[in-house]
Amino acid sequence: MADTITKQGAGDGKRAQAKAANRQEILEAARRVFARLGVESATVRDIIRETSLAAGTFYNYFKSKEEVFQALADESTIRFRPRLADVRAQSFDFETYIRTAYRAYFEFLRDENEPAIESGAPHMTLIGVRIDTPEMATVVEEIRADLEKFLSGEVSEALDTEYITAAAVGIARELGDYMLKRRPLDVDGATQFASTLFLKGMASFGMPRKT
Amino acid sequence: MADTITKQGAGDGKRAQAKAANRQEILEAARRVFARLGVESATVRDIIRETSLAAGTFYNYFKSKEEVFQALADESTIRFRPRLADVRAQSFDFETYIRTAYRAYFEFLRDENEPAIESGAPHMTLIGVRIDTPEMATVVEEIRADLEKFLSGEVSEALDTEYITAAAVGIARELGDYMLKRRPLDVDGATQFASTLFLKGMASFGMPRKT
Amino acid sequence: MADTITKQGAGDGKRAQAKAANRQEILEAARRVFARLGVESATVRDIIRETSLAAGTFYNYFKSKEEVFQALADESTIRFRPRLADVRAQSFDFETYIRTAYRAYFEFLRDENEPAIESGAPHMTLIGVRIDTPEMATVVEEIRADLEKFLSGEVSEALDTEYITAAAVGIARELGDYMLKRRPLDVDGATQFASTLFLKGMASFGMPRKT
Amino acid sequence: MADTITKQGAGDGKRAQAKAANRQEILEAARRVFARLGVESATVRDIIRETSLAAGTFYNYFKSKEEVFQALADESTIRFRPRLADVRAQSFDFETYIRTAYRAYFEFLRDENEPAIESGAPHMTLIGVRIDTPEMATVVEEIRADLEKFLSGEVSEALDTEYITAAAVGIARELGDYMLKRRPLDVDGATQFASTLFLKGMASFGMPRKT
DNA sequence: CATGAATGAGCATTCATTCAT
DNA sequence: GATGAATGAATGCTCATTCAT
Repeated sequence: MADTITKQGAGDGKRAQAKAANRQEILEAARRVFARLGVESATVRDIIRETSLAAGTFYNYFKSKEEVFQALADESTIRFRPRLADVRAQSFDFETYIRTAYRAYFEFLRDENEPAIESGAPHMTLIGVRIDTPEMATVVEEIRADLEKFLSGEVSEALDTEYITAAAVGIARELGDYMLKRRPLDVDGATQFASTLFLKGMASFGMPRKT
Repeated sequence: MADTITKQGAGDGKRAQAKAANRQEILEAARRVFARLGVESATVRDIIRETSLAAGTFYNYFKSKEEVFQALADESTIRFRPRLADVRAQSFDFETYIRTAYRAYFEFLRDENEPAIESGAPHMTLIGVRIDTPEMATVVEEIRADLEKFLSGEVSEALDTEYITAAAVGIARELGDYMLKRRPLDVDGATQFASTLFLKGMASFGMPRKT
Repeated sequence: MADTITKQGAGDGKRAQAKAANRQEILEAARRVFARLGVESATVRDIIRETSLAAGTFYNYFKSKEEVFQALADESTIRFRPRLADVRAQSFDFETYIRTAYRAYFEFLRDENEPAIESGAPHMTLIGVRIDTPEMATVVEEIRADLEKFLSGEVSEALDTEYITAAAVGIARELGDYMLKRRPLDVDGATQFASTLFLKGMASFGMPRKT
Repeated sequence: MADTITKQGAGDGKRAQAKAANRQEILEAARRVFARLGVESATVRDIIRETSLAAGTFYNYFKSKEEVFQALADESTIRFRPRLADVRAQSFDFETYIRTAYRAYFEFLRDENEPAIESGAPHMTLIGVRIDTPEMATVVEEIRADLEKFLSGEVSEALDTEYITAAAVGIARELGDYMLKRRPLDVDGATQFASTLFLKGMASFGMPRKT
């Protein structure tokens, strides 16, 4: 109740509030539409149709579908990056980093998709991080850099950190997607499984020797 | 009558041949177009423009762009499945299965994308297997079944084969995509890395004890 | 009767005929629309609305409104240029050139606008030559060249042929527009008046001495 | 209250002044925009964008783009009419009238376009008089009346003053447009040429006998 | 069957205009 | 009066699809 956002401002006073609400409405509609149709197939009209707004209004807020997508992706990334920073801050060895990073990612996935899941989303939403997003790519790059730091000097020359990153990311992605399809959402299990598999696998390459 | 003009004018006489040729021409054009523009952005027009055929002709062979895509995906799957069958036939233990399966997949990826790569494709093509395809999903399912067979009785009750499959597939996908971007195409390296990582990782769960 | 052009080809046989008919239909509609709204204000949709064709069909024939306009202008110019060539061929002195050129222009205007006039056009049509058209500009340029040829050596150095051309063209345009508004269409009167005024006026500059 | 903030903040107190200033700002913006884009292509948005005013404010002053254009045209006419009145006042014979009228027109053209020319306008501006404006039509009508007065009784019955007016106006328009394209702006030359041509031309019809 | 022109729905986008603030 | 966001009609254009030839 206290939380409904009316468009014309029930009386709390501001024009700006309506603007923010509209922007939010568009973003949320876009989130749903992208989930349903995919970013490519979605049209601006699909999005506005999902809102209470008029066609032209969209363009008061975004220049194109891509811009909304970007905004959405940025939002996600912005929400994820501090978590990753925390992970980094509290991880002084490879194992800890991996475990907390996986946990951070799976929790993030859960949190991002919670609304969609509770509102009985179709079957799979997978909003939140879409790893192909340019902004998200930088996150992957951060992770790669982190891994490199941990692995430098440790790892036999033959290994390249890009393969390692790819493996880590692949596991996270696929397992994450899978986790989202099951009820109840088992963050602990996914974290446990991913971490152990990856760490033990890596151990076979002669690392990580705890420092 | 006997002399109807076939498309290729080869004069070998069969009407059916012309039909097959047309179908093939469309499929190949689609492959190129999908590689260039992505499946979503490509239009039927883009495809027919790439052939020597008329617009209407397309609809004698396919009902929509999606159907062509499906056909293309099926083709891929059809080409991949026998390889997987071979793998299965010659693998009597878990380790062998994993190693040969990964190799089969990376080789398949290389083979499928070779033409595109040689013709200097934009940057990433990734035709061939697109894991999200329904048909491809059945391949993944086959793999899951294979893994289950190997793991049955082996694995501590806590593990679930779906997580394991997800991890295996995630590694394959991400590593495969990555491998395709590098020159020279390093099938051996990818195979080696993926297999070892996965196998050692799995070993940590108390398996696979060679039987 | 013998002259009706049916779209689906009543039986006279050709697909090509329908195409030509459609193109013609668009051109004629455009002519009307341009006359009614002006080239700038007219929209592609205004034009197709005036035809029996569908929206998309327009683009099978023209890429844009401008292209139709160009086609229309070219048509006019193409029809006018041979007349001007005749004038040139049969005029060996300045006076003859001026008289026959003015006549040619006014006759051309009458012929171009005859259909519109007979069909009870709004009030002023003025299709036909729109002097600002790029193609028409080249006609003006031809005239300037013709005048220059006649005037070379004749005219006192102070005069510049561009002023002269401008005056000749201004008289033609304004008088022509005016002539079109009156009934009956008085080609003779306009020719007589324009020629005499211009020639006597020019005489004051010390030419043209008949050679 | 007495201290309402005026737009210019000049503080001189009059509300009316702010209004007039706004109106003026719109008019000047429109003048620029029309010069840049042409009247047809210009949009109300283009105009307000050029001012410091808000979109809605436009409609407090004008109902549409056309109305602004009209106002602009009227302004021009209003500025031109007194000049024409002067011409009339000091011309007691046909020749003087023609010469001073042409001069007045060419000077007017120069004065109106001076700002645009100095600010390095695209290539042709031709603001000021656009002869098709309804208001301008009345100016032409005045001229016609003037001519008629001078010609009454003078001219052989066969001539009609409308042809004569058309010729005079045609010369003025075309020559004026042309003059504006040349640097330096040669008002004298244009006046001289137009007057002489027209007067000598008219003389051929048996007039004007100086009275 | 192949052809390719016609169709009309659909899309992105712009714009004039209104109206709550 | 000024403001500027919202509106929705209109526009140029593309596309999948149909169908007469």
